[in-house]
Amino acid sequence: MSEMTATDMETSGTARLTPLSEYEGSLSSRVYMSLKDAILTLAYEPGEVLRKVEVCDQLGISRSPVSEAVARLAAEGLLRVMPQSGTYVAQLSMDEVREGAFIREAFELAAVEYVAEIITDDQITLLRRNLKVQQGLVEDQNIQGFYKSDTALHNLIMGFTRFKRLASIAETSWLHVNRARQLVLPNPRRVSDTLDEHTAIVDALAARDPRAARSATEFHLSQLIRHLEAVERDRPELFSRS
Amino acid sequence: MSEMTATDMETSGTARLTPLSEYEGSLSSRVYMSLKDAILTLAYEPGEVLRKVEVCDQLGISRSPVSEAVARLAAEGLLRVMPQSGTYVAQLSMDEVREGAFIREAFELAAVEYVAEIITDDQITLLRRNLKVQQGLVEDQNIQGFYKSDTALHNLIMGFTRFKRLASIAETSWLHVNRARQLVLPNPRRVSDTLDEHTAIVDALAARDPRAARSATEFHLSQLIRHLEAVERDRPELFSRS
DNA sequence: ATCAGTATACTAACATGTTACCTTTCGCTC
DNA sequence: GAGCGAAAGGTAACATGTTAGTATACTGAT
Repeated sequence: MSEMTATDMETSGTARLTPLSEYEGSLSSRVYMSLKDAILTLAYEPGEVLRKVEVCDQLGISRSPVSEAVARLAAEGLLRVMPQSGTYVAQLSMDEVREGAFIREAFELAAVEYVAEIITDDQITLLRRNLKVQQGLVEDQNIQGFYKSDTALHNLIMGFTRFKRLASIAETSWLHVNRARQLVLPNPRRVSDTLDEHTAIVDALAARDPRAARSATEFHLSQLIRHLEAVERDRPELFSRS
Repeated sequence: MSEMTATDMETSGTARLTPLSEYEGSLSSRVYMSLKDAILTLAYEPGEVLRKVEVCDQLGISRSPVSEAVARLAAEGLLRVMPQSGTYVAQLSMDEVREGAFIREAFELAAVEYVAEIITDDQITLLRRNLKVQQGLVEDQNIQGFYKSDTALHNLIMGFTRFKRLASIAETSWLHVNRARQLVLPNPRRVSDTLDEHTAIVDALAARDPRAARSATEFHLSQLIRHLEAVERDRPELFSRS
């Protein structure tokens, strides 16, 4: 078998983790965020082994905070821990993606229906402002920015429920969908369609019409899922067989 | 101030945790389950400090598995960790209860609607069998058993979605609701009404009618929430002010 | 008595040492 | 050469030692 040179070993393990100084909070939560970013951007490849000691060395810390971070990521399904054996980066799984989408849909439909009944004028203004930003980003073809603004819109609506845990669970469920989404080229047509769908949702909320808000959201998410299933068809090799 | 005798200190800390031998799995997950049971049954009182070392001593283990269990419980909102200071059992909070109910409702409605479309004859048989058991328990006035069977029915339906995470998130969200429910006396009338509501849900699923299943579930959960709000009215002192 | 400052005791967070289990490999047998 | 079993290496899990931050109790001055 081919042997690794010392140089290979050094380079292969470096610079994949964002330095902890970029984040704030306790050591273990910073490790968590750094690892999570690396996994979601596919800097750690699906299926790859995760060596705790390597992470410790690279970050210059001990095993305790790394273990805690790993435990959290395993609970979210981004890592798979084999007891007494090893830790692996989770494979992409269309099952996980579908489940994430299902949960997200359940939350978002319930949230939007509820929010339509309690939304304030100020909150409607916030939504319209977000849409304006999105419009600008579409015109500038700034797709990266558009995704961010997209996420912000959904979080805004979730936040209006004033439920604290809701948004965080939705985000966790959505992780697997987003990781898969890294693999598809952004499509300008889809982006502008998305803006239209967002506008429809906001209009329904502004009209304080729960049923319209629900069906607009339903349509929006169905388009998204249709899109993701296309990814599975195009790149089946990236997913673990179910 | 009144001083505690040595005897007081000993007895106050004992026998509140179920021995780890009752559970299986890794040490830390057994600690997690033992602590969780104690919190949910209110053996650990809301607001009380949780002394890790006390837990370690009582279970005869070291701090590592306890710390991991505490972290998980804190993530679920059953414990509150004050960094470098102390860990406290979470107060009952009607906000948490409402959020838990909201999430549960979102999940259950989505699940039941989905399951109505894919349910098999075997699965319908399982549901009917569960109903039969419930009927027997109602007749025997076995309310404890009825609650268990109730939970089993909901889990059964969740399981039919074949989504793995769904049931576990729903259960976690439901924890706060259940903890509050410990405080209300079981009402025989409500129990038999519940059975009727369950029957309506199962009938709708058996008829493979998503909309009927949805509205039957909606009604069932609305009754439950109405009931919980009555608890808040009757025993407001048990909840942390929002 | 009240308040400021300080010392102390306690805790979670972090570091490090140890154990037990799993996996793979290597040598032995047939 | 194929199949099996022992042994070694590597890992997560667990135990224990250390650090640093927080809250409380104490001291002394006003």
